[in-house]
Amino acid sequence: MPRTRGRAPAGGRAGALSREIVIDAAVALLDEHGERGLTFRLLAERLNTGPGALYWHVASKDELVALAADQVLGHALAAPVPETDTTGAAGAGTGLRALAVAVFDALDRHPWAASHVTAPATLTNALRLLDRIGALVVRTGLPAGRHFAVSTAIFNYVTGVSAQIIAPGVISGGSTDRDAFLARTAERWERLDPGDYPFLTRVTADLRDHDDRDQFTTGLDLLLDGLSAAAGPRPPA
Amino acid sequence: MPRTRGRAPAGGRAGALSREIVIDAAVALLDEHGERGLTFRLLAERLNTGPGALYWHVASKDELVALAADQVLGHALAAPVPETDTTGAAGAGTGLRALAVAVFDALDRHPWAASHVTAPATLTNALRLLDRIGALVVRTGLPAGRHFAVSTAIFNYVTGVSAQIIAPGVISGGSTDRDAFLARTAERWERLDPGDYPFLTRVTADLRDHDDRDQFTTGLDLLLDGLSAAAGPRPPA
DNA sequence: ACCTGAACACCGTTCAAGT
DNA sequence: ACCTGAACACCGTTCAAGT
Repeated sequence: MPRTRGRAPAGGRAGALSREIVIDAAVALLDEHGERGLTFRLLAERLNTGPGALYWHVASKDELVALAADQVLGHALAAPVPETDTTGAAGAGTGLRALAVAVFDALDRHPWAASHVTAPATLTNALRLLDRIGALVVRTGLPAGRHFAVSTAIFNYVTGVSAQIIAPGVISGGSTDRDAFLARTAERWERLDPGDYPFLTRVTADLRDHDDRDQFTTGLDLLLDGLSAAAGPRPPA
Repeated sequence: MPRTRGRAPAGGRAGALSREIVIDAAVALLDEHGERGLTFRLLAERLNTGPGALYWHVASKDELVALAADQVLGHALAAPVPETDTTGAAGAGTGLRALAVAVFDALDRHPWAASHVTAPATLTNALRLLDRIGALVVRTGLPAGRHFAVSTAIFNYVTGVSAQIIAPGVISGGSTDRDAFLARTAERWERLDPGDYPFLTRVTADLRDHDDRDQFTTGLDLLLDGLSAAAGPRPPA
């Protein structure tokens, strides 16, 4: 893990490399071509150097992709926290929801990243995300003994379900690709035997029309409802 | 997609290939060496053939891994459904929980598989899983307009969170690896600045001691609690 | 300390040729 | 219809050598 001293020497072309520069370039390449399109040779070419040079800044391609994904997570955490009276137990719930949605949106803009945010958190921004979730869960009034389990559950939901929802369009984004994929899948469901798949054959229209973001919040709200019930079991008026 | 006619010719050695044989061998190899250890050359060698032969049965490595993962999912669905008075709304909840846990356990035994069960479902057993979830959600008494969204939310939780929890030990299983990984991560958390990470630095012991399966059920129960609250909003006695 | 670039040890995939 | 096996077009990674 090299430190980066001063500035890059001069203009843009043949500047000194640094860990950040390599990661930034990787994110750009990942956005353009997806995970398979990221190649050390191509990345080196972009940075006017050879493949070997990159290995002084990152240990492997796995590490580089993980670092790039963590940088994307950072986008979500950098967004200003909406300060809507976020005090007390109720505020904790809305804070958790806003944070979760911000993460989903950030990952949605960089589909390759979602599946590389790992649990338990080890990289800077993943750590910060879990810590922020934890701080909100504490405010919820839940017994201390459950803080870790519940915070991790929310972290796992956010990262795991985002990865699940965002994944398929991996190869070169565009909502058109996604729509086409859903339409194709819906057709597949329509051709199934209603005897074997009584439920699926009845909901093909829902699949075709559904919105990914709504899908994410549906489960999230269920989970947060369960949480608020556990935190303060007073029935709704 | 070739059909498979009669039996394999004779003993074991140089039998005819079939799609199932290729997938079975892939699962075995995946269990032994993980996703990176699965190679068409190695797989072909095991099957006493050349790499090219495999391409008559599967279109690509991606397809093969997806098919192998779907076969693992099948293990979970083949398990006998515990018929514990599973009628009515309450029964639906316990049925969903049992199904979800069965899937988690199956994936836990084949860690490479978890991240390859995709949403929306396209392969046989993933389709069956979602259909089963859907049938249980219907019994929940939820309005029909929400059946699809809620069923998918549960499917996404089960597959996405399982992938998130199971993933790290990818390279050659063994709970020892997993424990060592958790211990190493806990140490990392301990070295963090409590000023920057007030929550994480307080829960390192929980990370070290936690059980993956409990972690899975914690979020699952939260979600199912939210579901039962939405289905029949009568407060607990 | 940091970069170069050739070389190593692989990959997935294709395809003419066989049976 | 199904299999063979050589060949193509790549990969990630290493490392002696440079500055």
